[in-house]
Amino acid sequence: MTKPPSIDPRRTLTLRDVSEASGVSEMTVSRVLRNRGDVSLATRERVLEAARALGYVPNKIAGALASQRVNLVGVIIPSLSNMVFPEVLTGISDTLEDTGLQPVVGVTNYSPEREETVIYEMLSWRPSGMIIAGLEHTDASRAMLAQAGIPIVEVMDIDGTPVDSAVGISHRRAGRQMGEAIIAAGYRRIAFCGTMMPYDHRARKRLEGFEEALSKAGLTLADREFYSGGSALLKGREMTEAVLKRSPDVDFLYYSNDMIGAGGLLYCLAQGIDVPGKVGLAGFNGVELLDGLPRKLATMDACRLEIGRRAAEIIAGKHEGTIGGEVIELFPTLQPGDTIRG
Amino acid sequence: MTKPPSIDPRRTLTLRDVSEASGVSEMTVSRVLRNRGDVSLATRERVLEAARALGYVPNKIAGALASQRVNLVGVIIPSLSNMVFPEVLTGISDTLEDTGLQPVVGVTNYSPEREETVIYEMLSWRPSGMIIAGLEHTDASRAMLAQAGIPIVEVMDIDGTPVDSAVGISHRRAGRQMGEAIIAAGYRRIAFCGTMMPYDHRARKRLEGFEEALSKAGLTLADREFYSGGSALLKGREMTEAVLKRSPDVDFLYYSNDMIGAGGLLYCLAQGIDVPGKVGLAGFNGVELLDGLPRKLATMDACRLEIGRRAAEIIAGKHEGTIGGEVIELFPTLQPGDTIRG
DNA sequence: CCAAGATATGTTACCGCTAACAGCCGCTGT
DNA sequence: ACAGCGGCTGTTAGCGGTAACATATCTTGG
Repeated sequence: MTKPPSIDPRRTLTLRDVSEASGVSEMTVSRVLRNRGDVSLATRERVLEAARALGYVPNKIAGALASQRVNLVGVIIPSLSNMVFPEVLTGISDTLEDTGLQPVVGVTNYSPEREETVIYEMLSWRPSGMIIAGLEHTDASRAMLAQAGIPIVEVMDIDGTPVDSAVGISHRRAGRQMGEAIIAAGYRRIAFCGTMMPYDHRARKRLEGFEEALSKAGLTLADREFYSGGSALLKGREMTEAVLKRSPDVDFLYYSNDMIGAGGLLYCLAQGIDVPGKVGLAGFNGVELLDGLPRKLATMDACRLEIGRRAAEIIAGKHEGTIGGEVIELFPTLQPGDTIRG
Repeated sequence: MTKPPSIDPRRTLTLRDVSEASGVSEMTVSRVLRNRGDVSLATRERVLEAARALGYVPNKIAGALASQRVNLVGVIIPSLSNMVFPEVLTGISDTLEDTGLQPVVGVTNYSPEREETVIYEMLSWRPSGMIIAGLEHTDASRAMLAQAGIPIVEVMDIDGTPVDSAVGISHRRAGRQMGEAIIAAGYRRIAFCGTMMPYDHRARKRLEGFEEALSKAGLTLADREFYSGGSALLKGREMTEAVLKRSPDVDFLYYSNDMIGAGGLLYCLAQGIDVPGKVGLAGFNGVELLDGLPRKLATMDACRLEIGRRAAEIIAGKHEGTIGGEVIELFPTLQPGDTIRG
């Protein structure tokens, strides 16, 4: 690794190299490359030409340090395999596209400790803002976020107290609404199936709201089944089978998400169970996948794209009027599909 | 923005603040925080205490610039909604976990121009390495990667010439193998369904290999159907319906991925078509989703996790012996499932 | 024709941290 | 007693850019 800096042809290039190659100062090169300040057309072209010829790639590390500006937005989500989060990400990317800001993703695997680490790592890059899923974090996490001095947007959920801003839906209300719709449709022996329940706070809140609705109608959950890990579709099948075997009189299954709901639906169809006549089904999220199923599962759209967009707008400062600390509630719509009897 | 640096309580903290709070030099604080060099236990504790009390978060921008070391690995993939890529990512993250390296993801949406931009942006952060899906890039992209002076690993595919290293499978061979298996099973009127075909080079290569196998057996594709966008499951249904209506004598459908294959399978089952008796089906990837389907779709595992792992190992320098430029070929296994007649 | 502004470029001083080296202390062996 | 060494801490000089200001050079109007 002995490299005499003036000879090594593979040394990484700096502004100085471009500056020498084009016969202007480093500052002028910097200006050209950032389109900032006045530079004559002739110079600009000469510099660009030199930069291209050399294959110069600016060093953002140095640039960020000098300018005290980092065009990154940290985005922290629990998982990439849930479909839901990539969609929020899409909303974020789309909106950030024309702001010069770039999202950087961190994944926590639903672990609060892991989340704490990821937040710390992200903050150490001094991003311009942070978007983070959920309202539940360790005290240390909340403290770090609060101290960071940048806009923080907690997304997906608004049932709780955000550190700064929040964009999402009320999952408790969503659960309640679904519960009410199911009861109104005449179902009475209602069961719940969920995955990741200990850590998926939003699924937990939906269940809470759901049970509220039941209890207001004088009902309680007829059965429940939880599981974590594995293929969601398969788990949905298995949980459904388990519940229906154990409690044959169950007439409705509410799932914590569409994927396991789809598994349940496929199971019921394969068993020749009358859906929604004998058993009704509902999931949550409104994932695209459902469009391809033989029958449309009842679900509620979680406004994922919109959540991503709004969050990104807050970070990008498109709400200049406000001081921060705003809470934007979105309202999901119930899509009855073909699995709740009309 | 007039901030007298010594008064503003919300100014972001620096090493100096911790240094003053603990009564040692900045250098010593730096050493403590990085666990580098000898520091007495007493000092270490005092510093850590001060850092924690203040809520100090190191500035990696400055650290990276000073040390000329960036613990980031750029990972560039076409899409997050394909399932396949998140899994590669998982393999990468798992392996990188204990190396102090951190993956940073960029998404290209299958656009070569977008890819070029993403590569440029990533390189400007001077990462320690890059992992990038596919072997097909613009000339400018290849040049940038080659010049970067860091390990580059192109993943998923090995049918082509990598810039540096590559880890993947031969999609051409995979397609050929599947074709041979299908012919061996006695199918003769074989059709192909694909999405994203213009830009998914790997799907294209599989089709090429597939057609090779057919032509070696004196056959040609009986029909083909392409589509982009929308719900893959639904598209699978629709394409299958289109093909079977247009070419009722088709006895096998080869799909460019499992998701549309699953859609096709659900369609056939719903139509009461005898699978695999009248029509055989096969997809590609071996996605977890398939486990939950009523019947197991024939597929080939694309070794995604393993690809991620191996790529990360190369970047992490676990193959110290080599000079770089290694090509690791993995071999997918054909999983006949229940949709090819035995 | 010259002051005053506009335009184009250069100079200086950092940004917050770390590599490299320098210093200091106390202990060891002889 | 003292050279020699290892453990611990401090000092200095950047890393590669950019903000802010300084310095030409060119216009332009009165």
